[in-house]
Amino acid sequence: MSVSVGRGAGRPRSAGPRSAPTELEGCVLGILWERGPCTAYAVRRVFLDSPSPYWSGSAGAVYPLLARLEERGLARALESASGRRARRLFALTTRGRAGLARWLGPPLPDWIWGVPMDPLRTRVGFLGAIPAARRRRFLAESVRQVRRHLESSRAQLTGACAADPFAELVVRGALASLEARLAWLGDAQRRLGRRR
Amino acid sequence: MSVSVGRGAGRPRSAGPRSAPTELEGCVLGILWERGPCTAYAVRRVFLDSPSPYWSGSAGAVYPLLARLEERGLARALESASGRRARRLFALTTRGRAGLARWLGPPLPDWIWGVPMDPLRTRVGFLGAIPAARRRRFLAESVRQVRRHLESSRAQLTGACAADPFAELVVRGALASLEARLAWLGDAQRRLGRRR
DNA sequence: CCGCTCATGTAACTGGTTACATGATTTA
DNA sequence: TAAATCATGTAACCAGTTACATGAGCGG
Repeated sequence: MSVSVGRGAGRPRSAGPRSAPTELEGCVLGILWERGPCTAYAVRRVFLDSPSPYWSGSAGAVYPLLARLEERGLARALESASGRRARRLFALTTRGRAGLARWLGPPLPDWIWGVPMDPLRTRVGFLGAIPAARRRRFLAESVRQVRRHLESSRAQLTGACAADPFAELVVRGALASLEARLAWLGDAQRRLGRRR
Repeated sequence: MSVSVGRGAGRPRSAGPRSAPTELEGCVLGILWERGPCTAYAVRRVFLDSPSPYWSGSAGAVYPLLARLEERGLARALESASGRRARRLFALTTRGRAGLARWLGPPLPDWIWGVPMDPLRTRVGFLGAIPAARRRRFLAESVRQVRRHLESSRAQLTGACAADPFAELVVRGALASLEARLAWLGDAQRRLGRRR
């Protein structure tokens, strides 16, 4: 039964100031850089308002994260009073700037360049488990929904982001990935036989 | 200081047998379906051998997950002896089959259809934080690395997967997403000015 | 006999999540 | 003045991760 006699294990991992930032941390460094000093709440708002669902912008993620950045010396908190009310503005330090640049790379770990994860693609691999009719429903519904997201991304492109060329590129990237997905779904429909 | 008087919170979430499976759980259900009864180690191998980096196939993930599936009645363990050695073969139950079908959808939660997360794209949004020369290096390196992954995916396509049309579609999907990324990176290079 | 793969786990930790509590300020 | 938003957190939980421990069976 594998009694595990010894004193147990667990990785050290240490979270030392030298360890590479997570994706969310890098992202927050970027936000601090482009917005300048702002409150944790403002950082949350960026995620809350963005249509991307990868991060919720939950307080439970953002507040501890900012505290982490502070104790690693990547950000510092300026106690600022707006009116009577105290607010903590987080600003990027020089080390924070450097950390952002390092996170941006190169060099970058290899998984960054690899095929991004796609929940739709994973599912298609197991489509053999459901009858052909349901398979067709799956693909048809996917086409419809992806198309819907595509349209809302296109609306974003024509919007405000034309100001910042990098923000525009991000939207274009999202667009490109959705278009590729749509084309691939169409291909799947043809290959699996749209009718019958 | 927000003392949080009450008896604390935390979501119930409950992990009841009715709750939707995670992506990894759905994936494992799929593996159990397509391979038939197999050991936890065999399930791990699938992730270990696959080039996708989203899941490590670590024992610490797979063994508890299979135990979870078992206690939810989605899989059952067959005690089997190969030679003198005892092995636990996990097999999909009828409920497991149904769970797989439900995970495959439709219906599916909306985030499934949305823009998949891309660590490269996130970084491009903050490329303004580094000097133009480094920006070009970033893009050139990205093109090189993505191209490399593209080639290895193409090699996979010509390989064994031609047997299963769904596995082939998965590879084609990966290919499509890498090609779209590459084209987008080229576009980025043009827009940001390849030279100067 | 050595080392490799097969095989089964466990322990510590981590970076997220939801859900709550609290209160000031602004706006309808 | 009621409701929304701004603002700051905490507690419980969860599904992963790395790293270890253990041992059978097999090919050289």
